[in-house]
Amino acid sequence: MTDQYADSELDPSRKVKLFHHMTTIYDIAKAANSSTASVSRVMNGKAGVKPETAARIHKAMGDLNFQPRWRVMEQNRLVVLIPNYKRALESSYIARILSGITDTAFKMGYNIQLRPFNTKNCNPKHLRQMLIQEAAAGCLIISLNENYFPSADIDLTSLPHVIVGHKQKDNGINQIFIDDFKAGYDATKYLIDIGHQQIGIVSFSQIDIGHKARCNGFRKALQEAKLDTNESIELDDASIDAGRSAARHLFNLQKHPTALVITNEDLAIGFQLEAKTMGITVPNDISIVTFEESDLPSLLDTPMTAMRTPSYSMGIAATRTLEEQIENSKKDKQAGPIESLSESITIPLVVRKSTQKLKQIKI
Amino acid sequence: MTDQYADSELDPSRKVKLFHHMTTIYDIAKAANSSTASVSRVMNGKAGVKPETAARIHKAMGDLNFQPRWRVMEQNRLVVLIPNYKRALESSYIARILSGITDTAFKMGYNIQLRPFNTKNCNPKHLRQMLIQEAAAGCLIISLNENYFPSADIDLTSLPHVIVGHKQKDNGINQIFIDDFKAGYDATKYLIDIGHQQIGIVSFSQIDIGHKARCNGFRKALQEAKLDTNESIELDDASIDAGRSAARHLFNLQKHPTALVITNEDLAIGFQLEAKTMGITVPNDISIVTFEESDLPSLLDTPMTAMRTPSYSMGIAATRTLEEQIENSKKDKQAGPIESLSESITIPLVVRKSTQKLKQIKI
DNA sequence: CTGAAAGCGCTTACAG
DNA sequence: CTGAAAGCGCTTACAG
Repeated sequence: MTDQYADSELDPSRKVKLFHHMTTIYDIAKAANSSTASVSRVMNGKAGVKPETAARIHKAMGDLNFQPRWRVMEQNRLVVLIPNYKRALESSYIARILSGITDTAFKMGYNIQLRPFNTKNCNPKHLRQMLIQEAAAGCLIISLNENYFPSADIDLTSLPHVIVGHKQKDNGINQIFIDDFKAGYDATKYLIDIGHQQIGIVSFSQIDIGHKARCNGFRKALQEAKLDTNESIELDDASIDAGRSAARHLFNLQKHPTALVITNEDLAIGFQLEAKTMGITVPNDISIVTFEESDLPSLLDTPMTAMRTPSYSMGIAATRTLEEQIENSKKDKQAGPIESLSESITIPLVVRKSTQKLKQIKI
Repeated sequence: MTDQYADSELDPSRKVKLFHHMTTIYDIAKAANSSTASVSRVMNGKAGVKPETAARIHKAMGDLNFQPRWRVMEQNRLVVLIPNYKRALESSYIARILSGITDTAFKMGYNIQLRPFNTKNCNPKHLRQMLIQEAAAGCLIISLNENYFPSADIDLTSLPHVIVGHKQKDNGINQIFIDDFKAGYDATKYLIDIGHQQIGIVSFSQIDIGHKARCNGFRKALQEAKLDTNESIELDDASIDAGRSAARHLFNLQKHPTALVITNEDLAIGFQLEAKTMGITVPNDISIVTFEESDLPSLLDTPMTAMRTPSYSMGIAATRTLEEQIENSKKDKQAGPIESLSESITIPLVVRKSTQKLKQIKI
């Protein structure tokens, strides 16, 4: 830098030029013995340039390390905000939603721009700025819990967006989310319907991935059936290992419930694996219902009964909804206030081998 | 459109204006009672605009549906080319590589741009055009087989790029890939070392994900030990269901090998599950070694012995290598020819419960 | 298919 | 913190 300034003292008029100089289409045109018009056409992949000319231009671009300073935006991007933790894309929940999003977006001609999600940026101002900076037509947010938009008076209706996954408060937000309360309720109701009366729950202490709402559904179902929670284990971790420790804890008690709701698949997998190691037979000794996002629960030695999240379809639905918003905002630029969309998804129960009717009926 | 033209007939001078008119920063400045300079500052998130002014500008942007026609590029993107098939991102192989890429790229301050991979675009000209169009500093290509760059005289050295996954021919390409031949060899060598002499293979008829190279490694190991392939099953599909059908086929034969190499995890999972259903005990009746990309093989009832692909680390390594290339190309713009990098990865064997020493020793 | 030249929308150095 | 104005690099209508 110092050198450049020193040089430029010799020729003050070149000061700015020297300091700022980077390759422009003018340089390319010169090097390729062509014009800026043709370089521009090649840059943008437009037809009507002789192959030889295009080749010379491409060569010059490579030789001079050309990168344009700006270009006309095409708005062919959708930004997807990814939960900001390590190895996030390996979670089946996120991978499947994202898979639904990319498959649909690619088919529609959009590209996908991934960005880490940042709680601080969850307001209309920052989101709009991000869309502008990324030249994006809209954004999709994969949510893990209900706290993505903490402010009560948020209103995103003027920005094309869809939040997909778990529910946010209903304040001017477009979202497609799992009805976790109902899922918890349905899972529990099923156990009650097949005769269980001593039902416990294994859950996670954090609000993420609907654990809390699932627990509330669980309690509601027991209440309606006038039953008490038999055993409730709450863990600080929602991993396979945590599930194993829950099993050790439960089966070292004097008595244990005849059925269990486990609020996510990793906990359930760990629990069932460890139960087996301890000589407990599922479903003979205990029935288990869980919530699943991958194929794993169905491939265990005892395939598990589970509430199944349709993550891939949710990704597709979210992308289609976003596309509608984008098209609408193109049509009537001065349209009146748009109603925000809030679509709740009821997820199905898949009955497999980890549950069975209660055998001992008291007379 | 017709209406606009009709209107414009009244005032020919406005023809172009009317047809092309979209909101510009000039309109925003007017609506927000400010100047284009301030609008530009707000757009780019620069400091030095009074909050109230910025708020007026943001409001105007929302009201007028503003999107800039272009902006100064920041080259803060990396393009990742994703294999172009449905639900690609759900495959553990791709998800984990991508997870390594995004975690590393985000940490470095890059964003990730996803694009479907297209065989036709696999030449320096199209790749360069794509980098320009996406305002990207470089690209990462997740490869499934060796045929991504069919042309023999390709030379990508002037473009920052890394191909990660399975090997391409070595012609001016930077790549990080699994040594599938050695992996097949090592898996087989292990079975031989623990006493097996009747060893079969279950594989896939396509070239993808290293099946062919793994088979070649398998044959080489048998050859060296002067053994013949006991049974070889080649399937047209590499799914869990195909694995199940392979098991039905094998165990309906009069005799079956004492050990088996299965060239991917889905085939192996299906095979082992079906074997169990048929009353075959692994590893007592047959030992199985497979190749794994997810946690699934380790969570089965009989956890499987497998060659483990370090996909996440490969994603990290590829991103770091790409970043080095980008930094180098920034430093010396007219540097001489760069040597292409070709890094082969030897993957480890994880011994679990699906293999055991051969019991019956012939005297 | 090409290039000279006008024009576009955005950025920025500068003065206040 | 602001705006008038010059300037930037790219695009495009037009003529050939």
